[in-house]
Amino acid sequence: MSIELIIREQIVEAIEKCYQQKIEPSLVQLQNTRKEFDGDITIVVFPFVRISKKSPEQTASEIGDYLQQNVTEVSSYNVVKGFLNLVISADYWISILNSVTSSEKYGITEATESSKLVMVEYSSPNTNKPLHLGHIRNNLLGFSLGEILKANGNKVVKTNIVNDRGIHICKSMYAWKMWGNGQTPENTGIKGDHLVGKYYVKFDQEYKQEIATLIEQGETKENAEQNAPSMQGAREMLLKWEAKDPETIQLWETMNSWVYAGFDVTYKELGVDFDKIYYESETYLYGKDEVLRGLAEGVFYQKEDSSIWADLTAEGLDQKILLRSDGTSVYMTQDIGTAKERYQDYPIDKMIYVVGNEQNYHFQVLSILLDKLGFEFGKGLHHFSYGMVELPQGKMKSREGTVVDADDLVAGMIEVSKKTSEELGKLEGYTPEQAAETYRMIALGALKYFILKVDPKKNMLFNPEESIDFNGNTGPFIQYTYARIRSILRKAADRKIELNHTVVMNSVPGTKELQLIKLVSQFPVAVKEAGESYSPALIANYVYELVKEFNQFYHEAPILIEENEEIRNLRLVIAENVGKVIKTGMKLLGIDVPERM
RNA sequence: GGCCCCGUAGCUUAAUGGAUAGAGCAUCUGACUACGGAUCAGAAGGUUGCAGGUUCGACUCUUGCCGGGGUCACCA
Repeated sequence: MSIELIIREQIVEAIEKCYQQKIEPSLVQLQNTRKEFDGDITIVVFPFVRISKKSPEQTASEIGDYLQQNVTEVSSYNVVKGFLNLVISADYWISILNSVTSSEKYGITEATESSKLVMVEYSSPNTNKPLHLGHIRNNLLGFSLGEILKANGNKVVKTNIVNDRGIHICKSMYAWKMWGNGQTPENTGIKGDHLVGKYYVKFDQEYKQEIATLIEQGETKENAEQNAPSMQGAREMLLKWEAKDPETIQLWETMNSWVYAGFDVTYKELGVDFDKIYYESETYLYGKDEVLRGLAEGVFYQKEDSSIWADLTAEGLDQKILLRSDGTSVYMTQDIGTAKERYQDYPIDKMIYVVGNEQNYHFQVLSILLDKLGFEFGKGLHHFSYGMVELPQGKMKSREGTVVDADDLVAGMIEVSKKTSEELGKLEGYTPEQAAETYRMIALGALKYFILKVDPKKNMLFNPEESIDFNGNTGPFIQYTYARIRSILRKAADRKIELNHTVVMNSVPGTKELQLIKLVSQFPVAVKEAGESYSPALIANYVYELVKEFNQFYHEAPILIEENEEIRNLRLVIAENVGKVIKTGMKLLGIDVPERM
């Protein structure tokens, strides 16, 4: 049983003994004692004052007395205003350290047969352009969320729905057909997704030109937009695609295959993956039956032009179209169908959509509609909503080419990390491949940590002029600390210092040592809270705090040259466990840590 | 206009309703002939957008306002 649980129970008893009242254990507020005060665990006694009918100080003292006498782990206490600070015995912390050492997968709860199955949908790219920084945020959040949920004992299916059809796809197809001159990734050496993206931009440029020309010729803006030849061409292409015209399908498959090859490279670079991929071209017709069923059951209604709608005014929302007057599906229809499909494919207990906050309304409506259609999971689906990544000049727009390209960004950061690393020259003896792998690890560590440490709900500003930092509260700072710990442990082995992993102390450990053990002991709590609140940032903050504390300790206390063997052994075992937690924690963010850097 | 999200130091940000709002960057000062200076110690920097309310206690909950973003398509 954890010390927190014991104390909670004992406080309930203390209050019963001292004040003859039974209280709920949830009334007991435990927190970590702030650094500036003495003690390890703090109890807020204000809630008990009403029961004790005594001053906060006196109440705290009485409870403190009881705990000191009845809980062996509590070695002493002090009272500051309404706060009861408990000092936990060093013996207890040493026993915790030993249990961490012997725990194979510390902080991780493995899934079992009966574990809940969570499906996480993320990434969900369009196949008409390469991935940019906004997609990176999505991919990193989705992947990390999946890892965190796994670490909390869930079965996780990571899924990706690829938007591989529609007018936007036809735009790049049309542009390539018109102006592509037979360019391919092979004959140009351009990465497939970038090549296709080039034609998506080309389309927009030509389209705008045509509109301008038409307006000059006296057309209205609206007419010009409708009648521009390239737009008509793209629309025609979409019709042909839907009619399964062989030539169009052939072009579509070819260009999509270029994009997929490109995406695979980017996904691999980012270290994200999927268990199941859905393609919109296969699922886009799915929801129609459900909508028709809803109409038959009177959940939806039909207008005179035979379009089908949902009335959500009772929920405080608007009318929502579900089938167009020509009988074709809209986005919402597809999502209804896809949701049903997924629940048929997997025994899903929880569905999480990692999608930008611009779609908050969409998912609010989706949840209500599924519920209205009688799907039990409707109410329970969760939209993991995150903010946009903006540039100093505003929103990123692929069409206009004002984006921070994912591949370029990563490549640029690898350059920086390579340069820094070469200056420091710590990688002597590494093969070029090992060194390159380390540069990559650091660059991605910087990028991933930069994005994941921020509250997902917030919009974030990215200034390409100011490159992402490698010092301070950053991924490389954490990686550096890990490398440093590994270095110490290597040297210890070199010097034939044998670690005694079952620490026994005859003297009292220093406060920094105890502080580190305490922090290490809180890792499982951080993992649990991150899982409950779906928050990678919580893990990032925890690891940062641990690392900062370790670096302070490192500067204050000699480890290898410490003459007292007992203390040296303690410090080495702590270092080893801190390293273990850093590695596990960073893994939950999708960040690898190097042996050297 | 309705609804949703955000507003903390110059910048990026942290804080289950709890103690003196905690960090990093940038600025200034210091620390490598001890284990890795991508580090550490220190200085300076805050009316937590504004005004009320609830509470023993509010960055946190609540009401109103101000500022920023999103959304309210027979686009996805």
